[in-house]
Amino acid sequence: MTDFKLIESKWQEYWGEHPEIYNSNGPITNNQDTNNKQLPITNNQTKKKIYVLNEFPYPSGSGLHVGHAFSFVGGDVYARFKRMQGYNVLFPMGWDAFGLPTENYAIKMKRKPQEITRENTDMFRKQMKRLALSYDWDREINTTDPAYYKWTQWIFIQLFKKGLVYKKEMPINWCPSCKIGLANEEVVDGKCERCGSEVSRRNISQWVVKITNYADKLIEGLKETNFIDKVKQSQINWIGKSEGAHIKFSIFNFQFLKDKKNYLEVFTTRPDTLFGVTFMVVAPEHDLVNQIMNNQETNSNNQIEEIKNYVKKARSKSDMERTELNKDKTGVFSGLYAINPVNNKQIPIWISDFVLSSYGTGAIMSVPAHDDRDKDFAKKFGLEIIDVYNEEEKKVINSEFLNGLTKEEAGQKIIKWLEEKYIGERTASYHLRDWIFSRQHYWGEPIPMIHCSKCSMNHNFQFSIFNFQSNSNDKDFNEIQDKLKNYVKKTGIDIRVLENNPGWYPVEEKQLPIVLPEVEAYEPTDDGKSPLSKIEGFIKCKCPVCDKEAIRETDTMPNWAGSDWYYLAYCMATKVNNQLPITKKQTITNNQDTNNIENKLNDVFVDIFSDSKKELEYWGPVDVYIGGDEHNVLHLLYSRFIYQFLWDLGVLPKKNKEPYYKRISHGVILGPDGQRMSKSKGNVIVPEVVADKYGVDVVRMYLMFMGPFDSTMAWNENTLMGVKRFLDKFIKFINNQETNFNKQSKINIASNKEVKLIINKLIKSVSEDLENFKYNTAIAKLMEAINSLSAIQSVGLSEEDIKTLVKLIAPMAPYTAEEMWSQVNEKNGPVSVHLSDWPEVDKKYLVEETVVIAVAVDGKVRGQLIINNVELIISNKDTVINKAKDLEQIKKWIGEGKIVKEIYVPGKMVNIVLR
RNA sequence: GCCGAAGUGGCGGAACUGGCAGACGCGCACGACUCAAAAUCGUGUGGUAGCAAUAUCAUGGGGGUUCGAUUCCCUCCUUCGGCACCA
Repeated sequence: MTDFKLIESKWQEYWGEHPEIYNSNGPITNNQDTNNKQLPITNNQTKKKIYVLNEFPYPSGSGLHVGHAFSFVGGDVYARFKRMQGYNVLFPMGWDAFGLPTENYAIKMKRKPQEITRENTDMFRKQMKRLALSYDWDREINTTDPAYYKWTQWIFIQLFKKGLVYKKEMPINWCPSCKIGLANEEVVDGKCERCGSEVSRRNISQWVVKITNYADKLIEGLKETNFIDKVKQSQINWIGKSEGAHIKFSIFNFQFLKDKKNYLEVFTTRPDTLFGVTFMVVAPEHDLVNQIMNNQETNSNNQIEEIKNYVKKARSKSDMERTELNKDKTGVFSGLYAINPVNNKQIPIWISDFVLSSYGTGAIMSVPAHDDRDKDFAKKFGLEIIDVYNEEEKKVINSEFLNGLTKEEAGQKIIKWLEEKYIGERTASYHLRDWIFSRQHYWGEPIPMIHCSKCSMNHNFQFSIFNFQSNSNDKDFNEIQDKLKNYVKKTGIDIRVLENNPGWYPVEEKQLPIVLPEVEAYEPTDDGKSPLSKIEGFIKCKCPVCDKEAIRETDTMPNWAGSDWYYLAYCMATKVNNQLPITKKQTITNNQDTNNIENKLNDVFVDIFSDSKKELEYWGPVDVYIGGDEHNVLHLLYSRFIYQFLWDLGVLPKKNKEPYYKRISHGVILGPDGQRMSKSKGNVIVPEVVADKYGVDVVRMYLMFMGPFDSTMAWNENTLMGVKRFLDKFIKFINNQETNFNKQSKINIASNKEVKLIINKLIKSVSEDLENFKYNTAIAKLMEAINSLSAIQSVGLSEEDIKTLVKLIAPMAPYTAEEMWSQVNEKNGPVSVHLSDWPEVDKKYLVEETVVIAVAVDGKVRGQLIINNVELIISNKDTVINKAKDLEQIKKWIGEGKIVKEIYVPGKMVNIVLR
């Protein structure tokens, strides 16, 4: 048997020396980058581009797993196929390297995350090269590289400047044992993912991104894409747009309120049921509740106490607790009454935690007759229920001027009525929440913000600037006012953005990146702050406005941040990576002497977005984006949002409004036991180990043969052996052909018609299958073809046909194909099979000489008609049918029956209908 | 509860816009090679009846459209994935 290890190392070395095999050149051809002169450099400007993207991995310490291998090989096969078809293919790879596992490992081993990341990425890269993944390594990027996250930070600043980021005190999931705030995805069943302790709630000041501003655009933009319905639908569901109305209800006894706000606004999707409102409910977090609790006059002391107790209890409940007990409604009467604008009825306002503060206005109008939750609540507390809709007749009832209308008509009419009176308006509400962007961890991009307590204290001064009042004699005030005015003028930041975040200013863009400093320990602090808060050298800085001492934000960004724009970074990778020479990158973390770094950075500072428009325009959008189902909602939505934002900012080419055109989700590979692979179950398959045993090509082909690319499949070594047998058979078959061909003094044999038919059918079907990511059937057809060709005891195959077979298998089995190519291709053609042209179908050989037509009587196949005259098949319906009727078997079935109908599907079948 | 995907031999799975269901692979059985085993090669392989030709039943259940349905429509069941007190 052939020694696959020898072959693999031989070609790995060769490919390493010939990056032109997989390099993708942008609109500007980089001839000087190519050190090999034998090979022709194609003119990429005339080539059509295609951008194939695999989600970049998190380089964990355990290396490349089968899931990675599966999805990456899937992308690689497509990229190789497209390259051979003559496309200029961009197929890049990089590292989404910020994240908790590395941080935890660093804590445990007392090592630097930077170092661990370098080791892990080196390991991943090596494993990927072995798997023959044809990435353009010149474009490799790493989200933890300061040169990279400089731009992640830059994007954050742009969001801030546009008012799309704000600082907000909000409850987060808190693990009392790890003493750390957890992201939602780190909470599993209400427990901390790491230590398993019960998660509680804690208020922490967080940066929040207003993704909700883009809710409509994110729905709208899907039209520009070719995602499968499943993905589009889950994005739409996640955004969760509901159309309805805001309605203001006057508060009857509002004079008891401290702030004397005299109305309560609700959101409803059923304004048509307004006459059925019998009570209102506000969330415990609603502003109105605070006002009631601060006011002794509203109720008796007992009532106030009751309200306070209820609210306190509700606010301390975690989300889990609140939703888990959803059957049993709780609540307390607020002491206030509202007035229904349609009939001036006085209705009680209740407080209950079944109303969410984060949705709509945090308050609802309750129509117990037509909403299950309202009904539960009304029954429990003995509240009135008024029917306003007749289900059978589908008509509105008991609603004065709406009576007799349908839901929809009534909705239209009442909204118009409300709008005319300025007490309501048509609006929409979304399930999508603003995006909490702060993490109290070390291993993430530092958020490039500065807080000045001096300016913060002078918040009111800022406010007076907005009002253009300057009536103070305070020296400090006047000074800061002038500085702020200058600052606003210089940066173009809207004063209102600064007002919403008192004392917070973005780092000057020139000073980016804010590099993660090295710390002694990576454990979070007792108060839940990032370990960065302990580094004095990092925190201390100057206020960009008043120049006094200020402090840096010590929170870092979430994992999503780096992956929001990486598909853009690949297009301009050389520019991104070149900003910091590698040597500087390595030393940069050793101290926080930012001035020094700044100077170096300024030398290489280029505005990459504007400087790279050509590249972005040439490569964008991603034509095929391959990733896991688990990212079909969040990652896809977040990165689409950032793309749309950058597009609105004008830094992206106008032509593409969406980052990704097509989304393919890859399947999941289960262990041999049909269970999800996990160390604890001991069912983990390591691709490298399997490759050591059978060779990389066997692993690649097996992975592609297991089943449809997007389905869940269990690992099965027996099936893998089948693939191995096929590959051996394939090699043997080609080698035999070659020997024939050599024996006959290299005379080019012509393949016979039968062979030509098989080969050309194969080209057609393999091309179609690869195009549609139907790798399992593509391989099946190769198997079938080799089986049929082996069965033909003919003279042999022509050189061209042998080459065709090798080319067809090349995307899937690159080593084997390259080895065979080197043997077959002694005389002419490209040095590498991967630089050869994908074979074309020769239609003249596709015509079958004999055609078998099924003959059915009454829809049941009773016989077969073999036709040799091809002309006959297409042109002559009657002749074919008559021949069919002449068949002995068919005559038998027709018998005395009367023929009612005769159907002929050209080349396929005849159906004779009796009765 | 809502949204989505999927149900085909012993198993993984094929079947283009409705046109011979089960391609390809695994497994199994028998045979060849072998002292023997493994590996390899060959033949067969949906169920039932039959020595056989052949017949008949079969794509989760039921119904419908059609000359003809794995494919289209309705309905029910099951499994998996996501969301979930969203007004």
